[in-house]
Amino acid sequence: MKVIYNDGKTGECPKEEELHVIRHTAAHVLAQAVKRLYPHAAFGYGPATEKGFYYDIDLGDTKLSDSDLAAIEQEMREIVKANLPIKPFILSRDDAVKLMTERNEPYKIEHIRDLDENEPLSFFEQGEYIDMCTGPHLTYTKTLKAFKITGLSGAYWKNDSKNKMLTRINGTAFSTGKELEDFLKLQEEAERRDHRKIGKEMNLFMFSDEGPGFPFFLPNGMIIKNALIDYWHELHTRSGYQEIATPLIMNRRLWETSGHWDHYKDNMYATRIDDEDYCIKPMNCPGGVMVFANEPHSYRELPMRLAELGVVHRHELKGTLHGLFRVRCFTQDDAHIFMRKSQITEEIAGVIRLINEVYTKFGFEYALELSTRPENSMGSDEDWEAATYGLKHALDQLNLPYTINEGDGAFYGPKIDFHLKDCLGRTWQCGTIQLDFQMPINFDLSYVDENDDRQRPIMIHRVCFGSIERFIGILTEHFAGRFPVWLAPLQAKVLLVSKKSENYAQEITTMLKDAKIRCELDNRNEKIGYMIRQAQYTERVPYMIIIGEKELEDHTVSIRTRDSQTVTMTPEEFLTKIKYEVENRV
RNA sequence: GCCGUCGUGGCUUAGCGGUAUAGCGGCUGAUUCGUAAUCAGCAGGCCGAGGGUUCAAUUCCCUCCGACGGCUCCA
Repeated sequence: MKVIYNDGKTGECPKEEELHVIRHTAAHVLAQAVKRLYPHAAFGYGPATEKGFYYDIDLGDTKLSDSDLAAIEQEMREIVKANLPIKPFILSRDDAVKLMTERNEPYKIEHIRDLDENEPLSFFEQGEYIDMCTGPHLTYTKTLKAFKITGLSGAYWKNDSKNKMLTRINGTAFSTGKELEDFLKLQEEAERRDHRKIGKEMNLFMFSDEGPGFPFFLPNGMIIKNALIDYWHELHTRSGYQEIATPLIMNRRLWETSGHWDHYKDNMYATRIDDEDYCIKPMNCPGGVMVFANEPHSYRELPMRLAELGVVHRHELKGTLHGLFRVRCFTQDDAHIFMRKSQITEEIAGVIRLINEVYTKFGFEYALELSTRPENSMGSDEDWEAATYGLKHALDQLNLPYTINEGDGAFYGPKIDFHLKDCLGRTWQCGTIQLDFQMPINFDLSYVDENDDRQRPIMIHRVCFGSIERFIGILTEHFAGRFPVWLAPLQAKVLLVSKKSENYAQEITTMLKDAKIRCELDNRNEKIGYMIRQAQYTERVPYMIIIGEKELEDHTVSIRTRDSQTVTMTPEEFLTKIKYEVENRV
C-alpha cells in the first residue's frame, strides 16, 4: 500500500502499519466532512485506535445526535469520491501557530504548545482541509475504501475529566469491504453473547431500580456461582489456604489506620452506629490483617494464606455501571498471604501458577501487566522499590512476558494484573496480585523469627476470578451461555415425545436426579421440536434426552447436544459419561 | 459525575394530543404429534415517577429516577 510521509516522499507502508494509516486518514476525512457541515467546528485529537478511529470536536452550542451521522458519512463519501490528493508541508512553530489561529483551531494551538520545541510541525492538506499531523497518510482520498461511522459520544479534552467535554465521533475503517463486514459481524456476535441479554434469557441474575449496580442472583445464577465456589474451595484447600470471613461493616478508625479513609474515601459507603462512623468495606484486606493480628505468630507459621470470599461495596460512578462487569457490590475471591521477605518470590510464583490453572480450565489466554506506584499512594520510596522489584523478580524467574503500566498500582503497593482474553479476542482484567509493605506497618504486624526477634511480615493481596460477578459475566459471553456441564444450571432435560413413554421418561429423570445430576422432565403436550427449541436455544441445556417409544422398547436414551448432534446409548452409559464430565469439570 | 440516546403488560415491540397494538411467554381446552415454533380461547398494562401546558397527555415541556452507547474510573 502506497503512503505519503510528512517529508513529501511516498513509499510502501509496512503491512502491519497499513490499518493504522487507513484509519488515521479516515479520521482526517471525517474532520473535513464535519468542517464542511459545521464550519465553526474546532478539532481536538483524532487518532486511529485498535478498533477504528475517532475525532474529538468542539461544536460550540451545536448538539449532534445519531441522526446527524448519516449526513456526515455521506459527506465523507463525497470527499472520497472527489479523490483529493493528500499533501504534506512543514511549518515553523510560529507559522504553525499563525495558521492554526487563522483557522480558529485553539486545541491545535494548545497541542503545538505541548510539543517539544524541536519537534518538526508537519501538516497534511486535502482540498480545503488542513490538519496538523505526523502522518503518514494515504496518497489520495479515493484509496479510503471501507469505512463506517459507528457512534457518537462525549469525551473530555485530553481525557481529563477536569477539561471541557468535546463531541467524539467514532468510526472504523479497513482496507477492504470484506474486512469491514467481518468486523461488523463480530460486533453483532458480541451483541448476541451479551451477558445481560443471556442472563435475562437464562434467568441467571437481575437488577432493580431500587439498587442500581447491586446484582440479584436468581436460582440459576446461584448454581453457577456455587459451582465456581466449590471449585475454588478445592483449589485453595489443596494449595494450603485457610478460609476466613470478616465483617462487612467496621469502625471508621480501622479505615483510617489502613489508609482507605485517606485514599479511597470517595468510593466508600459510610453509616453511623451508636453515634460513631462506620464504613462498609470496599476491600477485604483490613479484615484479613485483623485476623492475622489476633494472636502472635512464629516464623514457622509463615507463609500464612488467609482466603476470604469477601463481599465488597464500592460507590462507582453510576455512568460506569454495566451488567455484571461493573457493579457496586461484588464478591472477591480474595486472599491475604503473610510471609517473610525471603518467601516473596516463591509465594508469588505459587499464586501465578494457581491463577494460571484457573484460566486454563476455562480456555482463556491471558496477558500480564505490572503496575507501578501511583500518585496518590502511601509508603516510602525504598519499600515501593523493593515491592516492585519483588514482583518483577518473580515474573522474570518464571520467564513470563509482561508489560509495564506506570503509575497504575494500588495505593498500598504495586501489582501484577491478569488480562484474560475471551473467544472474541476481547480482554478483561480479572486476577491481580499485589505486594504490600504498607498495611503491615500501618497495623504494626509482626512475627517472631528464629532468633526470637520481632519481624515485620510482608503481605500479598490476590484474587483469581477477581470478582465472581464479573467472572460469571465473562464466562457467559465466552461460552455464549452454553456453559460446560459442571456449571450449567440445568445439566440434562428429558424431553418426552408422547405420553405413551412417560413412565420410562420419569424413570430416567429420577435416575439422573438420584445421581445428583441437575435434571428436569418436560412432559408437556408439545411437539418435540418445540421442546428442543426451548431447551437448546433458551435454556442452553448441555444434554437433551429424547424419550419416545423407540427408546422405551430398546431401553436406550437418545442424547441431543447443543450442537444438534444426536447419539443413542443406554441410560447407564449416559450416566457414566455425564458424571465423569461433572466430576472432572470438563 | 460528564456527553448523547432511550423508558409502552414477564420478554420483544406498534402507536400517538381524545386513556393503547401485535408476537413470544403464561393459563384453559382440543390435538398424542419423533429432533428450531399444532390449533383455538382467555388473562395480563394508573404507556418509569413527579410537576407543567391543554377542555383533554402515554403522546408536548420541565425535573427526577433508571437503562443503553461512550468519556473519566475500575475487580
